[in-house]
Amino acid sequence: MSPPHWSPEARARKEQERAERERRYLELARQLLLERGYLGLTMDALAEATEFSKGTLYQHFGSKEDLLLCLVAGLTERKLALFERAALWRGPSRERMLAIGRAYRRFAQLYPEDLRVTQIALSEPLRAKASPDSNRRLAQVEERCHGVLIGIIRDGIARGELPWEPGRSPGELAFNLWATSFGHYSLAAMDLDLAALGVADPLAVLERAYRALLDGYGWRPLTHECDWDAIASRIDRELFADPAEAERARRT
Amino acid sequence: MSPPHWSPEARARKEQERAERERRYLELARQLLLERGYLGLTMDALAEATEFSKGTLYQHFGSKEDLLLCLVAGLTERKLALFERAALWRGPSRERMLAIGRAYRRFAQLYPEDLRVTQIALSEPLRAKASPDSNRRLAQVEERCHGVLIGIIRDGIARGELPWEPGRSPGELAFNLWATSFGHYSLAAMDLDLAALGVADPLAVLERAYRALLDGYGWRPLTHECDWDAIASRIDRELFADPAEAERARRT
DNA sequence: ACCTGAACACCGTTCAAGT
DNA sequence: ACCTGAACACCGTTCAAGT
Repeated sequence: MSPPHWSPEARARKEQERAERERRYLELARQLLLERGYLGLTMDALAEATEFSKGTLYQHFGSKEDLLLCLVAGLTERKLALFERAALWRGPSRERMLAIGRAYRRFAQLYPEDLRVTQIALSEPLRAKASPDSNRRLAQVEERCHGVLIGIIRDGIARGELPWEPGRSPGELAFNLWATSFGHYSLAAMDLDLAALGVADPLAVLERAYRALLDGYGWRPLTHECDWDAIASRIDRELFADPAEAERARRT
Repeated sequence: MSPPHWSPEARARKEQERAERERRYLELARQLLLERGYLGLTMDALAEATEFSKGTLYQHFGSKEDLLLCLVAGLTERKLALFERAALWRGPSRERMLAIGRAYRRFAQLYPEDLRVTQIALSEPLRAKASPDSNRRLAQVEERCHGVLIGIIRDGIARGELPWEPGRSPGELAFNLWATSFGHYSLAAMDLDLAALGVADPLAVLERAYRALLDGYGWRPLTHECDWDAIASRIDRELFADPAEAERARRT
């Protein structure tokens, strides 16, 4: 806490410095993770990379696990931002859901290695060691992402494009889509010999999983009823053609 | 190595003792894992649980990670055995694939906490620390499981029950089924608030994911064309009604 | 009030000494 | 030849001392 006699300005500046330092820690942690892998990220190395000591690091994050969950929560917020942008897409509900799929793909392109970090951070041993607060914060962001999907599913039901038995929760379809994506990226991250498994292009295979799943739910128009590849390209062009983001993707 | 002047009998006995001890280590490791969680499993605790010292433990497993991968490889072999039994089911190809789904569910019932262990063992940091040999052994068992699915998919294509474009690999559908299962069990294992996500009964939701996915691929008969619940019950009854296994499920 | 880094704790791993 | 357990190494975490 700042001393009570400090001016509001001084306190605000201190607060800003602190926030700035926290951003720096997270940025450096991400770099270390990418460069040296999970085992190469040590609190010593991270402290050394800044000009501050280990003690200071622990004033920001209660533990290494908290740091990681915090990092992932930040990434998930960026994913949420992409989802929310995608949800603005105007068109049939299934097109809107496709836009979410493209947003996820875009996320994977912008932060290729970070999906890996996310898989690690979501693993049980890590979450067990992180504080309840960190867990809750991450869960909340994930829930908001989930909420975006549910909104689109409800839209589909309301428009009569997605047949739905009254008693069922739209959350189940959102969950199925999530599980499908998560499963694919998890398996992809553990470098199995995908070619040996008969999977030449994992992203294309995931795409077909989405389509089959939604077709199976009867979400019109079905795959064979229109040219989804063309629509996907249109979405990519119109929704995510942000030069600033393309630039960032190249930089990192 | 045993001394060269030992009789073959003595050497065989030694070998058997060694194998027995290894089984014991793995069994105890599994128990510790279930009782105390991932963090509660330490090499000290494991050595103490047997009558042997830590040094001896390291003659069996090169590292803690190797031990875990070895444990999971064993579990996966049991899964494979269930898959192979399920693949013997006589009937339309989609029924045979359903039998695999039931086998997986049975696996989850028999070894409820072990799926959790598997998720952990398959995570990247762990595999990175384990030896190439351990990784390869696990990958091979997983590939054989995958192979069982591919066999049934080929059967479906050959019988004309599953429409398939010539150029595509059957592995993609097997992979999609795997990813779906893996994603579901991973998300379920990280105790999110599933109810808040609108998922009351995760197993039922996974079941609908399977059905929608296979319907989407056009695998006949489709969900609405026959009573799959009834067939599932018949499979469970006829294929897995092994009293010995039911007993084991109760014991553990 | 804030920061430092030496010291501590924990746990995976090794290896000289014992039988 | 085999097993032991004290010693080591590494790394996350804390806290008394400095400014």
